[in-house]
Amino acid sequence: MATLTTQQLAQASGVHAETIRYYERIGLLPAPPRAANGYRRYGADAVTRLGFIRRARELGFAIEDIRGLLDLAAHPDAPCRDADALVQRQLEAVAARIRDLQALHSALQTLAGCDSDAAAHCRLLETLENRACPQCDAQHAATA
Amino acid sequence: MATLTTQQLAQASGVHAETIRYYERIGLLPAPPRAANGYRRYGADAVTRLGFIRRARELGFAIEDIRGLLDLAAHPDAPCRDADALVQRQLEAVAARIRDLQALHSALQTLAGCDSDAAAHCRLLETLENRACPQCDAQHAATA
DNA sequence: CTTGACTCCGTAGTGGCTACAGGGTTCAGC
DNA sequence: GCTGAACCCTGTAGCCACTACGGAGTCAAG
Repeated sequence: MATLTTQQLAQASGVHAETIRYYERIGLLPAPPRAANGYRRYGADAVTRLGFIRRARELGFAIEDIRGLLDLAAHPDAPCRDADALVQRQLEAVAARIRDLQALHSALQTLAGCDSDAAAHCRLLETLENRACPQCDAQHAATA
Repeated sequence: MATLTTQQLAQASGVHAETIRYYERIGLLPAPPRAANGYRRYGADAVTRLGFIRRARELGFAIEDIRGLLDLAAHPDAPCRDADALVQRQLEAVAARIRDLQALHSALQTLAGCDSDAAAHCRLLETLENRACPQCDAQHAATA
């Protein structure tokens, strides 16, 4: 039967070889048997499991969450309530992060496009220094 | 003249005391004079500088960026081109992050609200296992 | 005199990798 | 048989921006 080296598994799964070893170290991927020379020899199940992990990471799940999901996936008869709860929590976390970043984006937009000659009248620096500067505001309004 | 302890500076600036010591260690905040007992004694300028740093962090700027911004703020006659370039880069980075998260959010939404009795028919696990499962899809469509 | 809240310093931990350093193995070509 | 490239191994340190801890000194109130 065909076995894969770490590098081949990396190519087949889309996960870097060093990351594969890292996953083994933290117990996310079981240690495979070794060849006589000490090289790891992976079977097809490793490709499957690593693909699972990669997709879960792409969905933003934490390593610890993924441990739970792998457990769940190993018990096809268990209710998927836990998995769904994880999805809900993840959705809420992502939504919150998006809201934060959108607020950040608006704040940055009010500071962008400043081409003042002097840093003293720069909108960004005004803001960071918490300065009220009517002269600067007027100038910005005029040039806008 | 009034001086502040680390804790008092923390309260005045909204930055944790341990973070203040961290900023001193990495050279972002200058080391203040010490009292006879070895305690740090901050003046009002530290409140200003730390406020600047805090606001810049809230805008998502990296520590290294903030070093540059502090330099810039110390030279009021320098053109603010560099600051504006930093804002533009930051805006683009935030926008990209938002786009990524929105894609993630959509992906998660198609997986949410699964209340299957068996993990084998859970939409999340199907996706993670990269399984095509017409039976599951039909069931989900029917219960949706 | 004790209690509890502060201060100090240095180090280690967080998450999820990534990048070495310093060695061994394999294989193709000469 | 030799060389060199490309792989493999282990273990450790680095990334970011903190945060938490251990162990010790200091200080004001009761």
